[in-house]
Parts: sequence; structure tokens; C-alpha cells
Amino acid sequence: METLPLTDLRQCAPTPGLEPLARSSAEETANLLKAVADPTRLQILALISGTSAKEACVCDLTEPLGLTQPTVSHHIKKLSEVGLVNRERRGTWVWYSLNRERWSQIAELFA
Amino acid sequence: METLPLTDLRQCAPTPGLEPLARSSAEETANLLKAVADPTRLQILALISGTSAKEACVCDLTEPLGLTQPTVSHHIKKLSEVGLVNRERRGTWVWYSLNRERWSQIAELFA
DNA sequence: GCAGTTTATAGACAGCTATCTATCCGGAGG
DNA sequence: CCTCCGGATAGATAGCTGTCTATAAACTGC
Repeated sequence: METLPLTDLRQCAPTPGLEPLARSSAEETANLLKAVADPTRLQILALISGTSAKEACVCDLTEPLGLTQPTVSHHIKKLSEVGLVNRERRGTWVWYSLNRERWSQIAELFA
Repeated sequence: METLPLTDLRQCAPTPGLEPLARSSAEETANLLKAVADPTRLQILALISGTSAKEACVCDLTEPLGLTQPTVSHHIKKLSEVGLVNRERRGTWVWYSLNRERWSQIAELFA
């Protein structure tokens, strides 16, 4: 009979062939989360949601964020690429709004 | 009487002094989200949750992830720093488990 | 078509990050 | 004390990213 460590009988034995989350799926989810894992983009989303019409154009955001217009456009593009904001051009301005369906999809990941 | 653009009567007028999400708060939330916004760390969390005991040691993870031990330790540290995994040393091995309270806090962010 | 305004894109650059190798720390067991 | 093993740390490096300036593109109104 072998001696076993007193502190923990459990051996370090990985489940064979355990592949719980495919890499491609993990990367896809990570890409979505990367879009919101940025303080400026969280502020942008809050700014959009904080307006009465629940939409904002880029020029609304530069001053409260303290960033240049190209930088704000860059961040909004990141949000747009993962479908978190909707883009709608009306005349001179481009109005951005939150895609609530995509937003709640994130909540479901952590449910 | 002034002429207004036909396409959209709304002017581009940011809410004065709009400060919906303080920078420090946004950075704190972003730090938490950065920890999970990585494909490898999502896989680690899934691997931990996929075990019968809901815990795993580093040596369990290296093979399914295809990464070296220091790299896995690095990722686990990131998760640990934001309180997403609990660390418990028992004898030779260190067992990591998911902090479900912290996990659900993320869900509430997107509720 | 031209001028003015809003947004997007291109390019540059500094800082961060994921990964590796090499090494150190810490507990177990003789 | 020494050895063995699991895990953490240090240091290096390539790739990514957030920011800027400069410029282009798209639309409005004259």
C-alpha cells in the first residue's frame, strides 16, 4: 500500500481530452469583451445611454471625454465592429445608438 | 426664421457638463473586464468550471491549453488579481476555483 | 462647383501584453 | 539537510493598442 500525501488525497489529474471551450469560440467571445474592456469605451456607452434620445454623434463625445475627434471615431469603430452600437447617418451627423440585444448577450455570458 | 437641415432637425448639442461615468470608475470596471477579455483566460475559467470538483491546479491546465507553465501562471495571476479566482494551497498543489460572486458582478454590469 | 462642417482613414509612436526561457521559492518526503 | 516537484518570478521580445497629427471622404447650403 502506497503512502499518500496527508494534506490532499486528490492527485493532479487533468480530465483526458478535456476541451471545454473551443479556441475559436473563446477568441470570438474575447473579441466582444475586448471592445467593452476599455475605460473610454465604457464612458462612450454611458454617454450614449445618458442622452435623452439614447443616441449621440461623435462631436457630442469629444469634449466630455477630453479626446480628439479621430480618437473618438477610433473607439466608436471598435464598438461598431462587434455590433455593440448602431450607426445611422442623418444629414451632416452620424448618430450612434446602443444595440441592446448585443449588450444583453454579454450579460448572458456571465449568467 | 432660419432654415434648418431637412434631414434632421436635431442639432449636435452635447448635454452641458455631462459626466455619466467617472473616469476612475470606468477604469476600475475596465480592469475587471480586461481580465476576462482574453481567449486563454476564458478557456481557463471554462476548464476550472468543467472539472467535477470545480477547481484545478496549474499543471491541469498547461496541456489542454498548449501553453507553458509560466504562461498559465501569468494568466491565472491576472484572474486572481481582480478576484475572479480563489487560490488555495493544499500540500504540493495550488487549487484554483471560480469566485462566483465576482463572476455575477460582471453580469450585473450588463443587466 | 465651392466652402464649411462632420466623420473616417492613414501613418507614427509610446505603452501595454502574451509568450517564451531561465531561475527561484516552497512544501513533501526521505 | 538534500532532492524532487509544482508553482511563481524575472527578463526579453514580438505583437497589439490607444493616442496624436494630417488628410481624405461625405454631406449641406450657397
